[in-house]
Amino acid sequence: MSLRHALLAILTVEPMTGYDLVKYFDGTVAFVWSAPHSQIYPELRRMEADGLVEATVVPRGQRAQKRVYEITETGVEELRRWVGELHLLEPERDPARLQAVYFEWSTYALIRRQLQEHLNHYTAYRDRWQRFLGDIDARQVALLQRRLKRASPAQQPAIAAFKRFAFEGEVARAEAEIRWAAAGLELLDHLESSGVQLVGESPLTSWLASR
Amino acid sequence: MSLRHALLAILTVEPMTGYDLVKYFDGTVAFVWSAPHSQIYPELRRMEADGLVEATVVPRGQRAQKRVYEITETGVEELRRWVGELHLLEPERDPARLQAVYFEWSTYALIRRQLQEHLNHYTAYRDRWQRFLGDIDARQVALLQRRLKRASPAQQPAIAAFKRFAFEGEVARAEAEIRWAAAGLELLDHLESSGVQLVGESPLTSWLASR
DNA sequence: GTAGTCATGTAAGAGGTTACATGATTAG
DNA sequence: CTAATCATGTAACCTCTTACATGACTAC
Repeated sequence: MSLRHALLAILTVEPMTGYDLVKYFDGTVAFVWSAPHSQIYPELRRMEADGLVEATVVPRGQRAQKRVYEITETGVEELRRWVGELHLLEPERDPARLQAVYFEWSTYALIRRQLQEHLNHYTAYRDRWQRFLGDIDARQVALLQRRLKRASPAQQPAIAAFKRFAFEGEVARAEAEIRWAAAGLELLDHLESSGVQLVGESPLTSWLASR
Repeated sequence: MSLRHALLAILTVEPMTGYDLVKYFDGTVAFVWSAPHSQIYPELRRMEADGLVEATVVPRGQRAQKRVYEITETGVEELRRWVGELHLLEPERDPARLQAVYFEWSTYALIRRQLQEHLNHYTAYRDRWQRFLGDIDARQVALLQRRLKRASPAQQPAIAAFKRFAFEGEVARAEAEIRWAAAGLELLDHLESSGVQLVGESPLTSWLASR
């Protein structure tokens, strides 16, 4: 139940609406944990029922209202419990890698397209994170600024350092994926120039006949 | 629906029972795609209903029976379609990284335990894959051997090369995680010796008072 | 007025986890 | 005979995706 804890963590900065939380998820948080609004609103209601947050209904203009959520003492306790909890790592389930295991069923052109897309995606991803690391160092991240303002001076270095550390992990992961895709493109060139056939290039009937 | 395609890919080697497929998933396949038997058996039934596989009921001993699944022509077509399909990369959702973003809520001891566990897990993971890469090169992998036997000589190099390539990606990912966790442990030493406090070390009341 | 933003939901369905459940076969 | 292995399911529950749905507020 990490969505719940991501929400709790953001709410330690200040009380906010579900809509605000949706925005943070669509912005920076989505790089480590993404969630659509259809998941966030019901979860906030459940968290309220469980006493982790408290909602205050606030008027908005003439007729409309909004629900501002504030983390409770129970909520902070739950966040502390979760963040100290030992999470066993989850089973791998990576469609891109699974597809790569069986690339021989595809064609050179389609594998190139796939690996190029992989490379582009992780390059954009890495660049975006790297800019974000700069923003952390310059204290230009809105949530972080407000978080630091409420913390005692002796705690401030840790707060920024762990955010940096986590996002450095994402950058490293992206770089590993970039190198992997580039190596794959080289492998393709090598195989193709060596005249190696792919199963996916030959007609289906030839494989069926070989059974 | 990658489970379905992982099953199809394994069934291109030879017809087998659900139990055999479960074993392959618990063995090597689980490193790129894991699935429990409670997911595999119903999926095979659905694939049968969709015409991707055909089951033959075979007697086993005196009274018992087993269902041997064979991939159909439609199944091979579907595998070829899927492996050539462009998969957009999925949203990130990484509990370990999310936890790291909020490590300040924990304690030095608990973070060390978490990062050490991360390091141990990925070290074991990398070692296991690295041995497996050796097995691929030596053609000592049962499924791969049988797969190669059915392929034409011009196709054999690609089949082994792509498996190697995919698992090299897993090794690279594991190594990036090992370096990340090691850097985290160093960061902790540095913060702690600099006298930096964590929010999680101080009593809950002090944080509540600061609001 | 109208477009963009603020704001909050519901619901069907896919995919995955965990637990419960059963029974035959084979090797020692 | 007994333990390990072979073999196959069901079911409740959780999480996440995708689509449908609505309406007020604000700046131009």
